[in-house]
Amino acid sequence: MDIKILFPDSKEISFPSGTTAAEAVKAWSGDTLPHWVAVKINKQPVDLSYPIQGDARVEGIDIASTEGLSILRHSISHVMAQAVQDVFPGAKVSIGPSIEDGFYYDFEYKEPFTVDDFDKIEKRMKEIVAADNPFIREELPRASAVKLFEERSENYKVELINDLPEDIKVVSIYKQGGYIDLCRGPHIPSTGIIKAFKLLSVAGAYWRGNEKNQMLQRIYGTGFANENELQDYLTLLEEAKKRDHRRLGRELDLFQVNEEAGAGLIIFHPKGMMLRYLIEDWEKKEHLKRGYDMVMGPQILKADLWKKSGHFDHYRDNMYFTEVDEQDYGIKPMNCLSHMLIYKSKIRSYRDLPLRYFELGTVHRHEKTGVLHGLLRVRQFTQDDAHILCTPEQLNSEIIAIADFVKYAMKIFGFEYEVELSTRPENSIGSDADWELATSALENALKDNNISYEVNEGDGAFYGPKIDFKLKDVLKRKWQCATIQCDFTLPERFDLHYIGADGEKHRPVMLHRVILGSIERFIGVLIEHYAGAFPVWLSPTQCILLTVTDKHIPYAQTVHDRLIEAGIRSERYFDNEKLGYKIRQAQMQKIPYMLVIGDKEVEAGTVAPRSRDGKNMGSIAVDEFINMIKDQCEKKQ
RNA sequence: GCCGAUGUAGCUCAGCCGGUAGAGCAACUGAUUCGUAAUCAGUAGGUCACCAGUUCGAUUCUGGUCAUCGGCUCCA
Repeated sequence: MDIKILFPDSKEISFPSGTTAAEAVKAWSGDTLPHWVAVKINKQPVDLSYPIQGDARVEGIDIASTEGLSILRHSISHVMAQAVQDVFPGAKVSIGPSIEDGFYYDFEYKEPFTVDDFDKIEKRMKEIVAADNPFIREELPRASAVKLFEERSENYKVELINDLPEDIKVVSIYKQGGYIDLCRGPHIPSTGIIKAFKLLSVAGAYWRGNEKNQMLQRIYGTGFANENELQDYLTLLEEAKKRDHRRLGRELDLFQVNEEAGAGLIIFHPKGMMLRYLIEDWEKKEHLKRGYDMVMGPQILKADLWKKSGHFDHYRDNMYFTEVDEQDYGIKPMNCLSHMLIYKSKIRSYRDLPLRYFELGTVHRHEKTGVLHGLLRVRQFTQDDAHILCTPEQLNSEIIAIADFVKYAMKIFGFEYEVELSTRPENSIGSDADWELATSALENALKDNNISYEVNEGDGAFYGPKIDFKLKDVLKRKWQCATIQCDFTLPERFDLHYIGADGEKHRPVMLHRVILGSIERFIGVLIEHYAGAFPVWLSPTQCILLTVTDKHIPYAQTVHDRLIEAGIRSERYFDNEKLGYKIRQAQMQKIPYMLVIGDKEVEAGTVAPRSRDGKNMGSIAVDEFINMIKDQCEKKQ
């Protein structure tokens, strides 16, 4: 019986049923296979060796496409698993998927792998690639598959099969050379297709991502269609390292983390603090424009209050406690409690709502040692925090206003971001009805605003669901900055109310929200985002005066005085060095403008600005320069 | 917290099989007074993360602690 196959160019060809995808594609393309690593049969990705049984539409998966690369990398992970088992007999395999930019495979082995083992593993992988072994797919009944992997002592694979839903009766395995893996596929036709790969790092990873389980050893690697692309990627990684905020923080003298002071505690140097001041100053003004009131609570509050709020029961492990006059106090990990007390300080009318309390609140959280990371994950940080107390009717418009605020702020700094909706976690307080109400309030606001988002099941705060806005760091790790959390529970626990138009008491709803999130984290991401070359309005130093020789110092000093007087962040560099050297130093400090002062400038009473992108602006009047800087600050450039 | 790696001058790194340490850059001093990404010379700088142990002797070997890095779990 013949089947009809429709190809991408709309050509339709008949083949005998059971013709493989590869044969069909060859017949269509004229004996040579295009750069396809697999195909889609009726939208379903399958191997090139797949026998086509009925009428079908065939599309190619090019090795250069996202999907193709992902298949290639997944196949490389199998080759790596084979190599690891060849080099380290007894190593057990578990899972090995492709991921963004590469792949990994998790193993159990009696000895730890180190990067020094990579040479041996890569060498063996190259042999496997050279052998050009085909990837052979086989399907077998569950029971046989279990038996197969039991015989091979692959207990992780057995566990995976046993945990499959009951209606799955047949599983697929892939063989290449002597290696067998449980796998859905598809794979590249044979190992010889692999042209460029590299093992990158080794790390521990819990089996199935659960910290109660056995820790396995994960080897990360990457692969590309050709050597050039691999080299480009490795170069990119090197470049990314140069943007790392921890490195730039030191080079630009912004901050330090000091072992003597303690882990996860940031010490801001003058330039880092200036950057922080500029951000905070901008933010305060933006909040006042949007109807927020600035407030401030204490750093420690009695433990009983934390018990009342539920933090003691649900957040204690992350809190620090202290004792004052034989009374227990909790150091605040969040700013909400004081804000609740401010609300409660008098009777509120529905006419007062919404109330928006804003605080640059410094909080302490006990983070596990292994998670600390530069400015991005610390133990003390300051949130641009606000709590909005409003009527249920006001909820939607308040959420939308916050989402707009976030959008505006991100645009000022030029950030792209992803949005996630996080729902009720296991360890939480409040009624099902309230959670449902809160979650749908957030979800509706997103939908009303046409904001695309992903749902993050069970990732909400213990008191309410949240909308998270995530920024990416230079190594593509995502960090939550802005968040909006909807809370029906704390107003309940603190018995907040307002008098409605009907003269009755009603319960307000509370929104917790941050725009930049943690100022520390935001600065960390910001440093990487700008690669340390901050726009003029944020640069701790906006310009630096470079004298050509010592005799230009007196005039340069008068220029400096004028700039400082005008509110420009100017620095002097009057050292006895050649101009070229000073320019190089200023360039490495990424200062937006270097002002060269030589004979010409002294004579004409001007400055000669050179921007950090190398443009020479010639001699201009000092006032002209001042106005230019002010204009750029105004425009947030 | 877990797995692995690492910790030597301000920074980047050398330092073999145990005999108390070096380079480049930065810093400081002097000379030079110079026009758009590195002038020359000299000087100084280290409880080799910390604490034990083995040893005649430990930066080196062993154990512990602390910190950092890459992940995992967790999270702003």
